[in-house]
Amino acid sequence: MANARRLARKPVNQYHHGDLRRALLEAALRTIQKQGVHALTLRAVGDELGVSRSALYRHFADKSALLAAVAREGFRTLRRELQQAWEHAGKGRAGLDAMGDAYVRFAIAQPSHYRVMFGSGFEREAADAELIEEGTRAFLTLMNALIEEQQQGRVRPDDPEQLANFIWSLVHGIAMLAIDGAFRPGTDAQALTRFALERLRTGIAAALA
Amino acid sequence: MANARRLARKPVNQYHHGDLRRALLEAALRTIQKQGVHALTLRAVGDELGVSRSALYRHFADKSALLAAVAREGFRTLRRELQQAWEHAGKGRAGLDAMGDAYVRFAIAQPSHYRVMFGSGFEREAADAELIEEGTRAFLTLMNALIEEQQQGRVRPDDPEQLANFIWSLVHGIAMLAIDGAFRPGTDAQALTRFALERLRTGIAAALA
DNA sequence: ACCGCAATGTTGACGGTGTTCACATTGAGT
DNA sequence: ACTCAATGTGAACACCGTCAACATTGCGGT
Repeated sequence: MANARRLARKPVNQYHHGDLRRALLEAALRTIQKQGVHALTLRAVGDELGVSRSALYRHFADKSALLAAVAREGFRTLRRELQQAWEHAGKGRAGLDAMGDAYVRFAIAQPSHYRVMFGSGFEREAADAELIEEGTRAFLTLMNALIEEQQQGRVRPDDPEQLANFIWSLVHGIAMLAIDGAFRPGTDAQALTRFALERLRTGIAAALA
Repeated sequence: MANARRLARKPVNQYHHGDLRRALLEAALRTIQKQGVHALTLRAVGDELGVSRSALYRHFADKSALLAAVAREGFRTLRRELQQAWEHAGKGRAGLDAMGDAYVRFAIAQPSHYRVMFGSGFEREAADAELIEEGTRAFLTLMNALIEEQQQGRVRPDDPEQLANFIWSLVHGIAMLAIDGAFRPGTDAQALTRFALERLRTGIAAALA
């Protein structure tokens, strides 16, 4: 038998699992998305895989490390979606809009996962280098797009990192407040995103008199 | 003896406390600010006040409710600081800048408290009406300032609520990312705030050619 | 083909947590 | 002075993360 990977449950009467680490990750993510971070218990994820509750400790240092890995996975797919939005929209002004929209859409589509990605749940000290690097790569996707736009003369030649921090803060703020239900009832986060991206370009000041 | 309020520890050999609810709130806030939300345990706060660990349940439905009350208190002081910044700076453009600066400063000065204010730790369903109202009042402080500026012709006559949502998202995003240590090392959150508020006014687009 | 060993999974236990329930103590109003 | 609702107590429960001792397995060297 060539393929030995078993991503689903552990077959009965089988001591070793095959790729338990990945299975744990996926099960954890599933639970988080379906029931929130607070519902994630090591015993539950173990049971779901037909595995002991402490088997996890052979693959992750502790619960924090598991959450950090889930977060890292989140940044990976977020980066891919940002990059794809940017390129699929043909870069340029439409590309930036598409990125902003994709960012907020990602957060709203998987609120619990997004929340895990930003500190809630595990200590920042436990943030392994891999997590930091993956987050940085997602950030650089935005920053590089801005640099391209600057070279095309469409964006002010400010420090691109500061510019990227600025925009990242904006979409992150919208995403977080939308997820937390902090906006007044009836607020449409997608519409707000579009509005914000437009105001972002031209500013909020009244036309010069 | 006229004044019967006892905000500090419970006097020994005294069954009733006097104002345990407020004392619990202050003790909880103290612990949160000093050691973070994760360190807040009902037993510890009880011990600190020389009171049984389950006495809390006479004043709060559960731990979530206690955190919600702490959050509510946070929104109260945040609103006051925003209002004060706005007025002390003489309103106008300087007033808006002062508000933005005060907002981020508040979050950075008391990161754990600020985090409690935004969902992390208690269920949003447990958000009593009082918490929502206090949050709304803080939001309205910003929105009313924007309306004033619109009337003075200094801010675009867009829907003020959407405008306020936009700005709130921006400062909230900066605050959250700064608190979580998500910015690249060496990033100065205050400087970023000033930059963001300036770009907010004029936009990021390059000058029209 | 065997064997030893490192890797992987299991079981039982421990301390800590939020929460509940029956009970104890008090103060305020009649 | 008496009652009763309000407030505080103590023991108990279920659950959780974590660990240490043990069981089982697959793999590399001979």
